[in-house]
Amino acid sequence: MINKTISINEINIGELCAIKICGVENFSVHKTFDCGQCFRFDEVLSSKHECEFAGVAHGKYVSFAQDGDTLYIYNTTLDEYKTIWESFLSLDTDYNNINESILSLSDNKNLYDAVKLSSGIRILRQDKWEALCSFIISQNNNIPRIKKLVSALCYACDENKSQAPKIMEGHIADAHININGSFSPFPSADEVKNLGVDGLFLLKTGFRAKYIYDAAEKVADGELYLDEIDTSMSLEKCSDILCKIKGVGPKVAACALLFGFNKLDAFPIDVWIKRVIEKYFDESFDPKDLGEFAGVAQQYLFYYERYLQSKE
DNA sequence: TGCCAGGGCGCCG
DNA sequence: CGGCGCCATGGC
Repeated sequence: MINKTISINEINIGELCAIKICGVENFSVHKTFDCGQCFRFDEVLSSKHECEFAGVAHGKYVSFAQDGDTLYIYNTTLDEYKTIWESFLSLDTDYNNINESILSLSDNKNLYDAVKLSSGIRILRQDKWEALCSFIISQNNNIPRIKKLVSALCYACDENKSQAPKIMEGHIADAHININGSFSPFPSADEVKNLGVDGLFLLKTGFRAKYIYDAAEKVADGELYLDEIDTSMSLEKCSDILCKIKGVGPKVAACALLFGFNKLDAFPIDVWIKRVIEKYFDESFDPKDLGEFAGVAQQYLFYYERYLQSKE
């Protein structure tokens, strides 16, 4: 349930459009786009706003800026907000309720601190194929390099297409602009398949090339139909389906499900979360104990641990 | 420079 | 089944 004091207005700037949303609660642009869940957004250095991140999602170039509890979205319209960005940002979801649910199920002090520090993160509802493909690329890799590889993949598939720029000056993250001065949408499974294993290897994806190809092939050929995976299915069932892809194991599947399929109980365990579990929880720790929003808790803990590390 | 990274596969006991 | 070496590459 959205706070009733929220208000949304369109702002016309030249031929492009932006919207302004006042009274946004429990939402931080910086934390949401800096917590490692998506790889196609970068901070825009701007004197206009306290914080701004721009990039590509759902086939569009967009910029999210924030001053206090006011959110600005550049390069969009009110209509597009209702059909795309409200759901992308999970602004239709009550995160106070989620936080209370997580904390009601555990009295762990570090989890409490993590919720306090990380609150404001929203689990993005990214495109299913993009999330799956991106997290295959992520394996045994670091976030800066994952972003480079994902960009390289987008550019490689976009070389022969003409994309209307439609990018608002002053709200652009250079890292996501291609050689034509425009942006490249995330490629379809079919386009990725067409690169071939060799083409993917040339992008420096290394041993992941054959994994990316297998996923692209299964999706492009209809052997794997991503839309058949929905939130009504059990986590185990969803995970089993994705794990049929070569190179997809429990962790990559959990990330794809959490960030691309809105499965908020998916709990990815990477090297950071392994350390978190060892340091803050006992032997009997089970993600299921954190309930239906365990994945949100996982993201809080991930952000929390990396934050503490960065302060050392 | 070496260690590490949002892991998973294949093989071995 | 559980453990372990290996896989490409480059960030720090």
